[in-house]
Amino acid sequence: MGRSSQEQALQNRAKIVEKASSLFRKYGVDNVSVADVMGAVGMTIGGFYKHFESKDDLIQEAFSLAFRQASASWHRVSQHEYDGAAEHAAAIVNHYFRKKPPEQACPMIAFAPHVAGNTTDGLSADAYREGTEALFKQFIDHMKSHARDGSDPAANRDPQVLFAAMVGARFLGEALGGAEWIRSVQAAVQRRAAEAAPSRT
Amino acid sequence: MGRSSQEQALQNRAKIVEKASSLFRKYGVDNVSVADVMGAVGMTIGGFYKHFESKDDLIQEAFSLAFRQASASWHRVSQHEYDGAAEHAAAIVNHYFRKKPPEQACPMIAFAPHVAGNTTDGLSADAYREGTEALFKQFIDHMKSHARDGSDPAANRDPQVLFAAMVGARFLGEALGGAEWIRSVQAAVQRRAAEAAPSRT
DNA sequence: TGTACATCAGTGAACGCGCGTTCACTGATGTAC
DNA sequence: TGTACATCAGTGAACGCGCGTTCACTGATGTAC
Repeated sequence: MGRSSQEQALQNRAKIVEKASSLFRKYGVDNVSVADVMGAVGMTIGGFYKHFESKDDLIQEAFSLAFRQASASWHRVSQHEYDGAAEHAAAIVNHYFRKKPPEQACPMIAFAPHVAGNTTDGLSADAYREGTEALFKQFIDHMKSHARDGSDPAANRDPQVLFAAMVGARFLGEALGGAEWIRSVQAAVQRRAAEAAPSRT
Repeated sequence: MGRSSQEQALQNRAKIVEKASSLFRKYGVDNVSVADVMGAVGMTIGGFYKHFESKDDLIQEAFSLAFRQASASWHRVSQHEYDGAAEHAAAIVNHYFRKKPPEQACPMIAFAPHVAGNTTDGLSADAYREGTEALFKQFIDHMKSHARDGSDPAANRDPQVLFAAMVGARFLGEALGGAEWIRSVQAAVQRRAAEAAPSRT
């Protein structure tokens, strides 16, 4: 097999990023080699460096894609009509806790090990920080937009705590691999979300 | 240098576990090699396997030590007299968020990457799960013991949410390396803790 | 439109490096007499 | 208590492996005429 067409090459490049994003979310960035990714798209190792400068370059693009997908997924949930911030919060949290295939694991959690500690880990760390902040802002903004009473302090502080609790409960769930006590914690977070900003009747 | 005395050997073994525990918390388990640990205690690689069967064996002991230290640290905070569960919760959360040297990083967060995904990762994964559950139970028990009204549902559910939020906020803090928005989230969790179980007057 | 040539996407072996682990060796420690 | 010997904690080089990256090569694609 010789050279591919420019169009084919671009498609291959996109496939590499997509597969990398899935595999990174499923197994963790540091447990997936460049050869793994290339093998998964049916190519060999050598061609990789025709598309990317380094593994970190690929990681950066894979992060961006994963965060965009997660954001779109949250956005889809928020599209529905909700009766106040609490109902909306419950929907988001339920969606966040719903059992999903490992390729769709939360990027905030799945990619954290790769960037933790390294303040200057290159482009991929930036992509992580941007993506995480974007998801946070999206969560808060949607929550405020569904609030009934803008002056209610609960609408400003509770969502932040809820966000932290949501991520923390899922983070521990991943690490513990289905211990029953953490399921009970997640259930508590879900119930709390449903009461987060009680509607003023 | 030839053989060490039995007593000296036991001390060396303990030093290896202590150094490993510190280094693992500071840099992450997978970023610290056996040679790193041995070098840090002033020994060479070969002697390691006179004390441990494998790196995972060392990891298991290092985990146990770290969780015991964290538990003792929490216990020390809980020793004081508090006026109700809320004051006590605030003290714990404040202590948990206080800036500490990286060798004292939260083991629940620092060791998670090593066990995430691997359901059967050997002894170290068990040590992680046991340690994490122990810290959780300690948190909940201390919280309940300081509650004024045992029938208050907030004393049963809120601590679980608070625990998740506390861990989640710190987890994101580590990964983001001091982004200002996550500081604001942590502050929100601290304020929430101070109101967690309002005393019935 | 057809032809000759340069380009470059993809191949697969190889390199260099760090890691966990093994091994023959050393010599002070522990023990049997 | 003193001596001869076995034990074994610690040494440091070496092994095997997987990784990220490099490289000479291939042959279809793109381009100049």
